[in-house]
Amino acid sequence: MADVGRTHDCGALREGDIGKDVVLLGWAASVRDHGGCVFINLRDRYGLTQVKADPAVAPAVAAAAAGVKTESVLRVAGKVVDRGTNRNPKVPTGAVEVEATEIEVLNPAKTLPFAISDSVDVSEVTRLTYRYLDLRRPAIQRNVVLRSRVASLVRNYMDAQGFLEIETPIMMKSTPEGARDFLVPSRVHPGEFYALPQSPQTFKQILMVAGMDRYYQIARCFRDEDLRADRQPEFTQIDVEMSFATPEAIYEVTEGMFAAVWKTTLGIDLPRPFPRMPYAEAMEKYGSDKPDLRFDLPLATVTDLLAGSSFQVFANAAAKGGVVTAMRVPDAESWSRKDIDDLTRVATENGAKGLLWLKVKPEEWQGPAAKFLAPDERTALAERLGIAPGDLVLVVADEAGGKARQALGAVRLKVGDRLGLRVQGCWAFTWVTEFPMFEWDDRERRPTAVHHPFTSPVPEDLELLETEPLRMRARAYDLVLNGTELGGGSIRIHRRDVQQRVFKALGLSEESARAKFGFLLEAFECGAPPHGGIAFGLDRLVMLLCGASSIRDVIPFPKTTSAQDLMAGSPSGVDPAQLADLGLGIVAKRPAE
RNA sequence: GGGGUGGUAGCGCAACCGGUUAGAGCACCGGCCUGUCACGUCGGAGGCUGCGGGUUCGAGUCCCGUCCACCCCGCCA
Repeated sequence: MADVGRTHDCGALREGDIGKDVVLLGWAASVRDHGGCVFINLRDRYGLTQVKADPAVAPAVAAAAAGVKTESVLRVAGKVVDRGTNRNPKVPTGAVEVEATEIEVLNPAKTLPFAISDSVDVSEVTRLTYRYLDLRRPAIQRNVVLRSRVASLVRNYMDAQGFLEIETPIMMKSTPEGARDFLVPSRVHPGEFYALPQSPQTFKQILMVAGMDRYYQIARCFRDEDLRADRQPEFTQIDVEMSFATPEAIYEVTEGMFAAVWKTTLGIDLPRPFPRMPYAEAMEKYGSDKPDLRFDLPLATVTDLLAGSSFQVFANAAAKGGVVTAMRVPDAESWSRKDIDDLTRVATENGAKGLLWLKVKPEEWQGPAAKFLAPDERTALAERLGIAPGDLVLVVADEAGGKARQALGAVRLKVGDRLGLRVQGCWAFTWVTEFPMFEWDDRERRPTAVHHPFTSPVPEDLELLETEPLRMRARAYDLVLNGTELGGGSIRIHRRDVQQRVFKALGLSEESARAKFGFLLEAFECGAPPHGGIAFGLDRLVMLLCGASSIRDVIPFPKTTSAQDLMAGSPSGVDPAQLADLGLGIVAKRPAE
């Protein structure tokens, strides 16, 4: 039987298989030697099956089994037998075991750096250094499987909707705007570079001009910026573009896609259509363009109520065109000094000068600002915020209104954590719409695109382009889930004259625009259909689906926060001859190792 | 670039106010054990306390620097 391959995987055998001769291949997850009988749990991606080596049946096999080291790869041949009264209800195959007649060690494992188990805590350094071991853990394998299923569902859905999956270049042209590019030197053209795509944006627009009508791609994207729990330098987007698209058409298509994914992977029917919220409302009520709507507790603007306050912090913010924003936390007047200090830290980390608080006791209000609040101010505050006895009221004031709201928005999330309101298994989707077209960049001293430079303005705002660009609204939209930006898109500009005016507003000279995007501008003069699209972060999507706290847990081979691959050891120095071929020399302070 | 948390045995951790020979668990090695299922049990081995300096009679512990990991801000059209 030595030449017989695998007859079943390690998760397959059930009561109905009793009596069959089988061959299993897998890893020895545990070896339990009782001095006579030896039990081995054989594991593969599909499950776990217990193998028994009984000296009364096959003494040599039992002896061999006793010497098997954990995580060795085994070939086990034997008969499926009933476990009788010794069944293990914790595993699907627990009714049966394989009584081994042969055990062959295909490859012995040395003692591993850590145990392959979901219950053993291992530091991320160790996990990433030995990623092939980490990926053996059932919990991580589930994530990999889920990711594969989601990608497959997306392809099936998009295909059914008439979209074409079209590849775009990985080596493309470096463009201004947006994130720092990863550059690839050209050997054929020394001193010149390709750039890895931050997204396939221009190419998918070109595909619309080419008449492809409906495009999608599960596309790898690269951005050379600092990392976070939900940001990696290379990540995967579900990239979509449609000709003759309206925002409604794009909402329809993508809501259908998410509904299909949720239905198939979680068995959940997502209510549709997803709610929508203008950007301005999101900022005012949640202090964020990606509000977590799993819980309410909104912020309220109270600048007008406190403009005449004797408390200078409020009066100053109001006088200088800023904002006073407040939120109530029900039944929280008993929160400790430390609780409030924690919230204050969050506020200051997010740009606030401080966090003011009021404890609403039945007989009085307490807190650093309480004594400055006139009776009518209290009444007005209580009315606008819906204050009830027992509430904790949190207030941030700042001359820069956006800063105040952003800071209190961050505090709101912390409060949600503290109250246990940011629960898994609750899916609060929302579209955020009517984004501004531009925002002011202090460093560059010019407007920059909030979405990207190809985004169409709301038509009636176009006339503001040369006069008050910062007041323009864009035909852009983000999809937000539980406070995470899952993706965003826009209706694009499809006319050369409009695109050139937008470039100009962004401070891009005509010749520079031609040098960087000449091909796109010319394409727009050759019969470009109106078009629009959207792109979703596949990593974040899968992260949320499987309840992971970092996208590193859903990317098979992620990088650390310093953008290194601990397993492979990248980035690394290269041979001087390689540099010479490329016409490159190293001038950095830290030479190649 | 900035702020925070951490780095001690193969692994995850402990070590009080700076004070004996840096501990226990898991893993590992050896013995015993025929129904375990993260088997049990008896014994053993295992340490440059991230790295470099400093303070001190004495440093895992205090100070300075540095490296690494993670979280956050900036940044991420």
